[in-house]
Amino acid sequence: MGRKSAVKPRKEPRQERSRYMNQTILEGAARVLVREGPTAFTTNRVAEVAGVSVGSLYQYYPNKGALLFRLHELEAQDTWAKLGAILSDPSRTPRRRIELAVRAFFEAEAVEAPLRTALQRAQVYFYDAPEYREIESLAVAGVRDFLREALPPGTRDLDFKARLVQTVVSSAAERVTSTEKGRAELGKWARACSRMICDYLGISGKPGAASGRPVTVKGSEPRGH
Amino acid sequence: MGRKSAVKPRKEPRQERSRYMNQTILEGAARVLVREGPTAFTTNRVAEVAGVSVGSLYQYYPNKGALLFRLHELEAQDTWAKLGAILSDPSRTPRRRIELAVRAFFEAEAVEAPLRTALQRAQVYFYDAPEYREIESLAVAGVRDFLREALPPGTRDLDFKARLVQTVVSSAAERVTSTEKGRAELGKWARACSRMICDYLGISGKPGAASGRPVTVKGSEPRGH
Amino acid sequence: MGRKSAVKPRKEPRQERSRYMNQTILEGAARVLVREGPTAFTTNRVAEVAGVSVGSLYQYYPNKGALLFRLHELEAQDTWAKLGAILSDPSRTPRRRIELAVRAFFEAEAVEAPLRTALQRAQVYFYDAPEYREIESLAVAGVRDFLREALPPGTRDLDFKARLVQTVVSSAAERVTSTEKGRAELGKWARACSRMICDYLGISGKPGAASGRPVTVKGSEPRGH
Amino acid sequence: MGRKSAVKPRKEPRQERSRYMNQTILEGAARVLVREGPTAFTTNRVAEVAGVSVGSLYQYYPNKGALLFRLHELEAQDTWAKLGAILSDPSRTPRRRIELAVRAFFEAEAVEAPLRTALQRAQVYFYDAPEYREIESLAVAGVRDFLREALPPGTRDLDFKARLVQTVVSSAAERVTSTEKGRAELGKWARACSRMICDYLGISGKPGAASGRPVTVKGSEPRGH
DNA sequence: TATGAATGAGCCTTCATTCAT
DNA sequence: AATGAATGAAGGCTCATTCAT
Repeated sequence: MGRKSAVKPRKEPRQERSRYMNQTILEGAARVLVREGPTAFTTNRVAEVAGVSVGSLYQYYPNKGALLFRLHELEAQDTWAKLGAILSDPSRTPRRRIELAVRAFFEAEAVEAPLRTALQRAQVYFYDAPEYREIESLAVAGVRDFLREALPPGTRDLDFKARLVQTVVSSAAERVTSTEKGRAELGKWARACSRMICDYLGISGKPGAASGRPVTVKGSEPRGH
Repeated sequence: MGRKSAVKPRKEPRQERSRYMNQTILEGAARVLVREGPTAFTTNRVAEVAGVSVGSLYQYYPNKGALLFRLHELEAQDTWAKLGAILSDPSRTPRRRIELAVRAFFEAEAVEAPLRTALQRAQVYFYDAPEYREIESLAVAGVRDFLREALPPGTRDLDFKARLVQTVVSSAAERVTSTEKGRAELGKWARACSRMICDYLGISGKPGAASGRPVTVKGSEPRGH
Repeated sequence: MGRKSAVKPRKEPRQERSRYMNQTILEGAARVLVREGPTAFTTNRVAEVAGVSVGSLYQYYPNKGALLFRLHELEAQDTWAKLGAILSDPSRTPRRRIELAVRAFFEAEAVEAPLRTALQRAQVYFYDAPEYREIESLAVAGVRDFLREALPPGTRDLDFKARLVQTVVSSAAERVTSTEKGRAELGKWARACSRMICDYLGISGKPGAASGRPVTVKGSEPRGH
Repeated sequence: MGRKSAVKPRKEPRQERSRYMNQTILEGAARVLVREGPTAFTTNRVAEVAGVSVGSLYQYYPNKGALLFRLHELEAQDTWAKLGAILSDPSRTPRRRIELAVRAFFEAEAVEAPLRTALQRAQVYFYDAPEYREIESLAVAGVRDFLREALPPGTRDLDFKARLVQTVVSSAAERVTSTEKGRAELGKWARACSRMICDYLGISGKPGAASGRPVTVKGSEPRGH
């Protein structure tokens, strides 16, 4: 790979036809990746499965990595959009929001598990694109926004905590879904994770602990950092 | 990928010369992987850097994937050996052991961060070898043994908990080290993680909580699973 | 060898450009085989001599063996087409037809002797493809059709005889042409062979001896040789 | 192959140990060739199967081709020795001798069919060694000696006839045994061949036709050549 | 714009042969 | 003489990418 590969799509597909073609390619790509694995993921094969010519594929993506990255990006965006909505929903207690968000995350991962797993294995092709890191940043930012609201004002290390949470949840989910299958098992993991996180953040589940101003149990507040 | 690639080394290096050659190859491999990245990791390049002929490389490893896997295996074994020692050291409180172990894990990862990261990206070549999963199992088993001793007898879901802990620590460490550099930062992560885990497991840090028979604070026992 | 090598061409060259490219490759292949021998017959060399890229070669033939086999197939088809025409020509006496056919066979072999010989030596690459045997079967079938007509109705063992004749002629021709050069010498062999075969089959040259009841034009009867 | 490969064994094994080692290698070679095919026939593999080191193999044979050739040579010598004995046995009628010899030839081929076939396919490695042709010459010489005795004195073209006979029988046998399996089938081929040859040579089967001075039926003497 | 044939650098792997022990 | 680890040239084949149509 190296530095040569810009990972950005070549054209923002605005035209009707373009959008359709782009969609077709993406679907072919996902199909190949999931059904035939990362090693079968060749641009020629993708084009073939998508029913499109290789040339067209290269009209939309400058290289193999860009296509792979786009797949990854879509997955991530999809997931974090859902989480963002949950996390910023003022009608629920922060703890509840975390529970739901974590659960949603695990489920999102699970639903697309094969694609995610394959994508993960195919990292080599887009890992060092700067855009790759960007996505994670956005996710962390979302979590931080939530924490700012959910934790007592003046809480230290918001940034660090956000990163920790994001890391723990996403990496755990990633690993679990690539192994476990059972729906029940998944719930178990989600519950354990959210409890772990809430405990760590000192976000209690007490009913009275209204959103926005959560009451933290005395002494349970993270001393750490 | 497919089934063709047996990942087992070709000769168990017992003879003096063999051991040496094997070592040389491994070092060359690590050097290439770290310095030139996964895409430059070709068997010919490895041989060249190791100062050995490709033929020799293939005398020791049946294919590229096997070599990569061996690198991974060594890293893992190394790490889990250290952890095992720490976790089963009866002279310390369980909580302390966890703190030390997590810390050690993060440091082990950090020390070899470039290698680990590169190895992670090169997964494609050995991900579906059965041996790959085996390593993780051993790690989980180690944690379980520890938990059996550290948690009150009769604790439920030992297995699940072991897996959770192993997953959280290793995946977090993996991610962090591939990003952060600072030693201080690392400590912060390690501390946060071990606290999270101890809280989750209900392993208090109270002085009176003697090793072997840890006293769990009433009510702090995990309700979840 | 093993089972991995399908020997079938990859694309039936129907398009104009395709036909041309295919032709080019075949010519390059024949040239290399004849001029540089079986051991120099590498796909890269063939491509180079053909003035084409290796990639293109593999677009038309799935592997080296397939290319070699195609060369063999073309030779065989060519030869047996000629023989078929001769053998089924009702305007001649069966004996005459045999004489002509055998002669034609020897000549066909001789004309392409270097290619045939080289091809024979390169057998390893396609010997166990089922298609290889098929060709021979077709040849035998042709001979059998002829015998059915030429021999008295009810003759036993038509099949066996056909095979014997096919074997004797083709293997003799194969051997001789890889050794002898002289045109005269060749005629001698052809004549001896056809006499041998006719005697064996009991196909006399006498006008009246109408097996099959072919009417031979007076004076056209082969006296000897 | 090319010119570099002398095909002669390196040492005439006179010493006791040498003979044994040589034998071992040869057996290993034959075993590999038959059981694993020409493509698995590598010097390393042969040595391994023979339970000998590659180095030793190269002590006895200068290269792979030489080993293969030796295998071929032994087969040929074995066969022609038998045939020589039969053909020069004065106690039988020439015709009978031919019948027996042809039969013996087919059987010799059949017994070792897998080896012969494999050897044939592995021709590439020794085909252009001058020694290869020599063997055939000896065989032809044997036949010629027989014909000199069996045919009326002064018969023309003894040489040509000998070559024809040798070619027809050996190439037919070669082909047949690589296809047919049945013992009965074999006899059929042998009989057909010997009849064909005797007819061609004008060697009748009449009892009175004593060995040494066989009486050929008038007019049956080959006119052609 | 779409197509897909053509390209060719380069990768993995093999295997005949050598040579230090 | 025997050994077998080491060698490295070379081969088959793939696949990302281009470009003429």
